[in-house]
Amino acid sequence: MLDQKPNKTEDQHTDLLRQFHLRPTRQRLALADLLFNGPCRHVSAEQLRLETKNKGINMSLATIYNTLNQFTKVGLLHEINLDNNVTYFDTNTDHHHHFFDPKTNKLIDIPRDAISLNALPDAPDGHDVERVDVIIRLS
Amino acid sequence: MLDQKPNKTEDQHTDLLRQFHLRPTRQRLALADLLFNGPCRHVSAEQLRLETKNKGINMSLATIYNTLNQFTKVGLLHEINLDNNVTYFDTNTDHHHHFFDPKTNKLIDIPRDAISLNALPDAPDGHDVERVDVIIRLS
DNA sequence: ATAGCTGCAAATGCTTTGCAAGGCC
DNA sequence: GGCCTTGCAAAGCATTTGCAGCTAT
Repeated sequence: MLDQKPNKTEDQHTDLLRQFHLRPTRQRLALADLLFNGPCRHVSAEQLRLETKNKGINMSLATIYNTLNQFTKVGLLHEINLDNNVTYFDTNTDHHHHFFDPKTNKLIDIPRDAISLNALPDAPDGHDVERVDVIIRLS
Repeated sequence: MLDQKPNKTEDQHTDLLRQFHLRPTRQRLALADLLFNGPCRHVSAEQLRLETKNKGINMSLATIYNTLNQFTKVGLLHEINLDNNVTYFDTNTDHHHHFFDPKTNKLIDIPRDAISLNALPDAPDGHDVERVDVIIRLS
């Protein structure tokens, strides 16, 4: 009965951050709210700055970068780089693939098993395969 | 008998540039020489600046960028962006794939038919598939 | 209390642009 | 000669860093 929705998700994010040994500060909770509530997202730091600004949350761009990098380091986010030399952060950290529309710089997720990769070549010399990324560029 | 090697490749590059309506200036010929003589390469503007400098060729970094962008526009090069937000230029403009070693930022070509992509999902709404890039990240 | 965060501003690194001077046709 | 190209310096972005002040535990 005391389980009110607004507090519930906030509490969930508090727990989430604690799990990764990140203090649940106001700024981190605000970003977690924007990133991990709705469906999966692909966002840049600048986009998040606008979103926090529109919600009346005061947060410097440096803190947004620092926070996104921390989230990435602990595995809450995944980094993607495209043509325009802007870093995008993917809230879907599962192994999966992407459509990319160069006109809008938008990414669309493709589930991992929607693409079957056969006959992958062996990794060279002393290396192992860490991940395979497929990017289907649209026109 | 008059067909001396040094002049021959230079002439070839002169012709190449003319084909693409680019004037064969000293700087463009120097870059064409570095890029299109040996095996396929993946280079950044900064790498080429060092190489021209070491060869005693005087060339500003801005001109290197401008030239690489022109070469890319006409299809002599292909642009690749990786984690470090540095633009690399690939002298292999055929449809092919890459190993990527994040430690050294080095790329290794994979021939197109060394990877078989089955069951590619359809492109969304009004889009077509322009290209499929596979990046095998090494560790 | 203290270790960790944040904000600001400045610095950094890559890339592009404006403009005067030089080179190709 | 005229237009294209170059060089330099400055500007432009995205991102990181240093440090003083603030906050969570």
